Amino acid sequence: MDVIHSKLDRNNYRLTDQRKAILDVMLENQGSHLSAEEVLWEAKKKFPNIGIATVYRTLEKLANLDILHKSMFEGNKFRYELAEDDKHHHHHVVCLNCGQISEVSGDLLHELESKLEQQGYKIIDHELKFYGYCPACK
Amino acid sequence: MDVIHSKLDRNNYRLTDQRKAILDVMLENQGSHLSAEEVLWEAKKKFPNIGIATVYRTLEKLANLDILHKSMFEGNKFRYELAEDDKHHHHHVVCLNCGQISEVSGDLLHELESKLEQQGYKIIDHELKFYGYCPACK
DNA sequence: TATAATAATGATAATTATTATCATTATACA
DNA sequence: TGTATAATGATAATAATTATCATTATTATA
Repeated sequence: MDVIHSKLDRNNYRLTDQRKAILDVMLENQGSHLSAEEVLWEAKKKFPNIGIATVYRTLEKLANLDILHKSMFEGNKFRYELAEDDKHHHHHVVCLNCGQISEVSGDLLHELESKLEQQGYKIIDHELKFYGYCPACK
Repeated sequence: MDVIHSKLDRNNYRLTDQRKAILDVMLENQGSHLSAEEVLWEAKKKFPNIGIATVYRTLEKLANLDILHKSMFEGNKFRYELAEDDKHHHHHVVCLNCGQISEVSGDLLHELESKLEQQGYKIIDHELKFYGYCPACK
């Protein structure tokens, strides 16, 4: 939480009540992947007349600061989750049937895959993306 | 190409001129990731009054048959590329600066990462998703 | 402290990608 | 040939996200 505060400070972002409400929602829902609308309804419990625009703006800002991680699994909408400190790895298992998203950790692709199968998953496919800069842009 | 035809036959999909145009576009653009709109404009060169709805319907069908791979990198829109035969692995490098998407092949996460760095990339982040069925649904 | 400059907000309009609808056309098949 | 069905194109509808803008809150400064 201190890390978050200092990141906000460093970037001259005011910690308004609305932003505090959104951060609290994310902190209370570690591990789950919330859509902007879901965040809105949860945040409304803490700050009833918060607007959807503020939610979008705040989520975007927090994602840019690596406080949140933004990803898309299905359904044409982005989902946000609290990023683990300094971890830039996001390994997920998405169930094609129920849509449940679980976290995975580990290093080797096949090692991971067989570990998951040992845990009872049936792996059909996987997707790996690297983000960075290409030689021309670096 | 025969593989594609037999897949379509097997599922009772007619190979109309419009679908042929779309498939040709995808075959001519192997390795690049086209949005539905980009496919539309390319397909119009071959079949001028093809409609956007047909493009969306066809891309969706072809993706369901694993003829195309559907993915999203940024910009809130899906992109499609020809799937390599029976390969269910999609490794991409997305340049955060120019948006260029390149293919990667290999097995080990860190091995890949260091190989990419050797090739001149600067890797900031990566994302790995497994698709399958969880123990409860399997 | 008073005031000016700036940041943040909420309401809502605008945009954009995608999906649904529906009348028309093309195709397969009896 | 006639009939059932599939596919299409135009376009309306939907849904997520972004932009606009007047208002409010906060900070900096005189």
